[in-house]
Amino acid sequence: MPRRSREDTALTKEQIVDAAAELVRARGMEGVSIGEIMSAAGLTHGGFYKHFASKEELCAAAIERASNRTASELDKRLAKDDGAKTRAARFAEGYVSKAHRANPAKGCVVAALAGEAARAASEPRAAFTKAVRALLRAIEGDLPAHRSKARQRALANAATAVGALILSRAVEDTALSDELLDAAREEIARAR
Amino acid sequence: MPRRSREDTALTKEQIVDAAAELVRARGMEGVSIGEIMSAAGLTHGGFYKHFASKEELCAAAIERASNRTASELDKRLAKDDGAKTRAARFAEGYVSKAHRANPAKGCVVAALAGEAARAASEPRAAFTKAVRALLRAIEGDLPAHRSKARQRALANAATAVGALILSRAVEDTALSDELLDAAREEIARAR
DNA sequence: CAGTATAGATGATGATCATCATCTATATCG
DNA sequence: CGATATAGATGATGATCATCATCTATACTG
Repeated sequence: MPRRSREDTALTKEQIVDAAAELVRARGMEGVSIGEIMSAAGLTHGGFYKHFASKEELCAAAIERASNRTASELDKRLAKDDGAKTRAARFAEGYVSKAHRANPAKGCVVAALAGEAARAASEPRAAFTKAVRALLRAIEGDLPAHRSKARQRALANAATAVGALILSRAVEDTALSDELLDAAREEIARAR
Repeated sequence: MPRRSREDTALTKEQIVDAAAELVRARGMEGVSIGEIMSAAGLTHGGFYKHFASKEELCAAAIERASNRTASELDKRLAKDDGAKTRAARFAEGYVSKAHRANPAKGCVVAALAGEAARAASEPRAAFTKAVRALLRAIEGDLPAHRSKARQRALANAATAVGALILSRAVEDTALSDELLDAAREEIARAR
């Protein structure tokens, strides 16, 4: 069935990016094939290059999409200040959690792709870098001045949260995995 | 040149594991081929299965080797207490550093493979888990009781250090990368 | 020393992929 | 409405790999 309408074409592209955003988080950029992504979007592999110039371009788009989703969810959740806890503590509660650990496909791209990003092509790497900046912004709320105390906290908290989540997923022992999550969550909550 | 002596055979196997330990940290388990590893060890691909049953088995051995190397280096460096700084602060100084960031091939396997380990086969995953335990032991010195305050600190510090190192390698902006390292290093040093 | 087992070389094999070439039915344009 | 451009399907193509099969020269074994 060839030749979709203009808006259908745009919609198709969105679906490809959405499928990629999930699959890439779940299994890594190198771990998914274009064929799988196209299948997940309900298409065959053939039309791929009508939408993207390369796999890297798709990966970059997928990272950006995932980052935007996570950022807006975080903003929404962290906006309502319940007074008792710091913003960082509220962040950690959701981010450094068993639910997040169990669901990389819908979770933070930064945690999902941090390992691969270092060796990735320029396009996805640039998208990843933007995603890190977005995560920092979400953690600290309004962007604090470079080198400020608040920025340092945001940076350290990001490292702790991302590190704990990645390790908790990697380790094949649930008790240790839980310990990592708990220790990191408390560490972030305790921070001044 | 076939049939080496018994000890030459053992030596060859060591060399394969050494080559793998470096290449796997530099480019990931999926990122290196058996052919490349064998070449790096000065051999051709053919003899591989005379030494290992599968690529996963080699990867597990490589992770164990890398972990042992790092653990003994850390133990040596952290043994000499200079009084002024905490053990954690001394750990962070070496681990959360530009030098470590620049040299994954000779650095900590846990940071190098954390992303991939979550999706890895059972053998390398088990080896990775042991490597995490070894890192925790190196950070805290003598293994603190489960759930103790000291253990929580070791866990949180490990997450912060590993997270910062991974992110600093992934990000394509040197200033941000440096900031991450600095903030994490100071955070660990400051901890009580 | 003769016979046998084997480390490592060369060279398949079969998968999996990213990317490209073609084809075709339908939107869009004139 | 007729002509044309194009989204998406099917089906190469050429790489890269992990793993296996074979061969051979040499270390062990007796």
